[in-house]
Amino acid sequence: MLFNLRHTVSCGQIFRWNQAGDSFYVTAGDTIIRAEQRGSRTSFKTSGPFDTRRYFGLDKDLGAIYRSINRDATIAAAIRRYPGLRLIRQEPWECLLSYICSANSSIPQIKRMLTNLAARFGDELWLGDYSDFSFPTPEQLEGATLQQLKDCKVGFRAKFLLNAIRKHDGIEWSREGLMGLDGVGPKIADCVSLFALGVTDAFPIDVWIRRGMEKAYFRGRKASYNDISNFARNHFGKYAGYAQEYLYHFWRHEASQ
DNA sequence: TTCCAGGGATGAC
DNA sequence: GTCATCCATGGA
Repeated sequence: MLFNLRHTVSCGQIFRWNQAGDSFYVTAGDTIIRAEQRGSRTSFKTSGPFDTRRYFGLDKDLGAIYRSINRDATIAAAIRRYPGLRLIRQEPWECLLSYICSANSSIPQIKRMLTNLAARFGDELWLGDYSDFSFPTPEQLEGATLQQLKDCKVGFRAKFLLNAIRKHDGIEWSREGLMGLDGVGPKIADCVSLFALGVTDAFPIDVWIRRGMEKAYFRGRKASYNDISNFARNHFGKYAGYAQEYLYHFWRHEASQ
């Protein structure tokens, strides 16, 4: 099984995780997952019923995906650096709110926002001596006030979260539907499409991907979101979203390696 | 002090 | 359609 736990957990697609020695603790929805990998052996323990195979995307044929996206030297280098990185299948609600929080922020700060929201509105969870809080459901957030959300240090995103909470029953879970929500533009809609809705050719373009794509594929010229997006889907094909994750991880850590 | 971070809304052309 | 500015927050 081609699977690298560390690459998959740490590549930036999820925020609510911690490393303790050889163990990775991930909190997804109302479940804590403890995962350990030695060589090619991976073990999971969860705080409740949970489909780890589906969550970590282990049902996907990663070799076939590599053959599909491996179209040039740049993506080949990224795959070579992070073999076994898989796309995680997130729950749409948690994914949407997480990426609303991601707007114009940094990963450590997004982690803090989500930790604060979970501690304020979620339930306490335990796995062994490790504890965390569940990601709050729409029902748990229903009575939240703007000030309570702001107290979670989400900044200007508080009104966007409140709006999503208020109309959660009417959310249409498609790219266009999500973009109809206040605070959700093409990038966040693409993130939710890729990480939660199974749209494997969604290609979220953040600052790192934009810089890298313009340099590698647009001769250093500025390109619009749609230009990059269209190029990526044509160039990488139906699994362009996997290419995006490898390139994101690759370019974000390029300077420090 | 200023710039930046897994962006998006708004308003001016 | 493109572009500048603003938005909270905290690290560098």
